[in-house]
Amino acid sequence: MAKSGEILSKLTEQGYRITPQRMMILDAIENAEDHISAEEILTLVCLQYPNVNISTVYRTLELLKQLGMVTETDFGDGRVRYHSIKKGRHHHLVCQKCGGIVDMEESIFNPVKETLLEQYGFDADIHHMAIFGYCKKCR
Amino acid sequence: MAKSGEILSKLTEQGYRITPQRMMILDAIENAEDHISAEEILTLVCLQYPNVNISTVYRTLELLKQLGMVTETDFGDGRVRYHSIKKGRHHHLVCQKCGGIVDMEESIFNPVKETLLEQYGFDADIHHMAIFGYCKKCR
DNA sequence: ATTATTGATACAAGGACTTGCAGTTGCATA
DNA sequence: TATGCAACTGCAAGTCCTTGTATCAATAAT
Ligand SMILES: [Zn+2]
Ligand SMILES: [Zn+2]
Ligand SMILES: [Zn+2]
Ligand SMILES: [Zn+2]
Repeated sequence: MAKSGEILSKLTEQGYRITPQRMMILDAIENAEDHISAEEILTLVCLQYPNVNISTVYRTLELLKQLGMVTETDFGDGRVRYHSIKKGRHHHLVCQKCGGIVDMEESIFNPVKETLLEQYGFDADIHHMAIFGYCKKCR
Repeated sequence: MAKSGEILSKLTEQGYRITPQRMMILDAIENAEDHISAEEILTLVCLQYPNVNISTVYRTLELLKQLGMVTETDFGDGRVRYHSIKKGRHHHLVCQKCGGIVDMEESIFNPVKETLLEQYGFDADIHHMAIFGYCKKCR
């Protein structure tokens, strides 16, 4: 399990700078109880330092995604949510009727990933997906 | 293979109306060469009747999605694209480096769908997905 | 130390949808 | 034909996110 320190050194290694904004944003994601939205991150960060802009949040999230530290998922409610890779890998099942969301183990896509590699030579990047459908009691 | 007539009668069956706007929008999607965006649909429709609004296009697309006549896919270029189910079911592999997009057979998710049904009782709605990753020559 | 260079930020404007609403259209019953 | 009702549309405003730009900060070169 990577520590925040590792993430920050990974930034410097690649020529990125460690700024107070980035530290606060990363902190907000890692300490979040649940999957967190950009607006929620901004609110938390602004408690510490009120002049941070939402565009900085989005740009930092883009950076953390590229570095593989954070995943982005659309649960279908009009805003995207973020999750630290440190807090475990998984996917979600989202019921289109009752709105229920349940966790799903990451290994479920292994057969698909293998097939894609064999048949298409494609290295699929399947992380923290939201699969839509109907749950047991709604279908 | 469903004809447009069937789609239109499916609308009336469920209490929806067949309006000129809806007919033109459906026509644009079904006659499109490729996966088409809302803005492109609007442009085509406005050639016939110039006063159609983009919100009508989006509302009609939402309706056609609900009826299972049209799929919506985000290829990661900032706008969502639509595809008529009449023109065949498939998924796509999108390379995050070269941007290449290749078709993929629909059956690839069958093992996942079966597992979800058995283990979670979840009826997954997996249609016209875009899977991101790296293609043979880019990885 | 001083200057150049590059990176990062805040702000504002823009793009892709979505939503609220008032007005219109089409259908049903009388 | 008139009246009521529900579906639909266009318009405008709003939301979420992205992008251009001038300014500011940190590192590198002089
Ligand atoms: Zn999750
Ligand atoms: Zn449900
Ligand atoms: Zn397709
Ligand atoms: Zn490629």
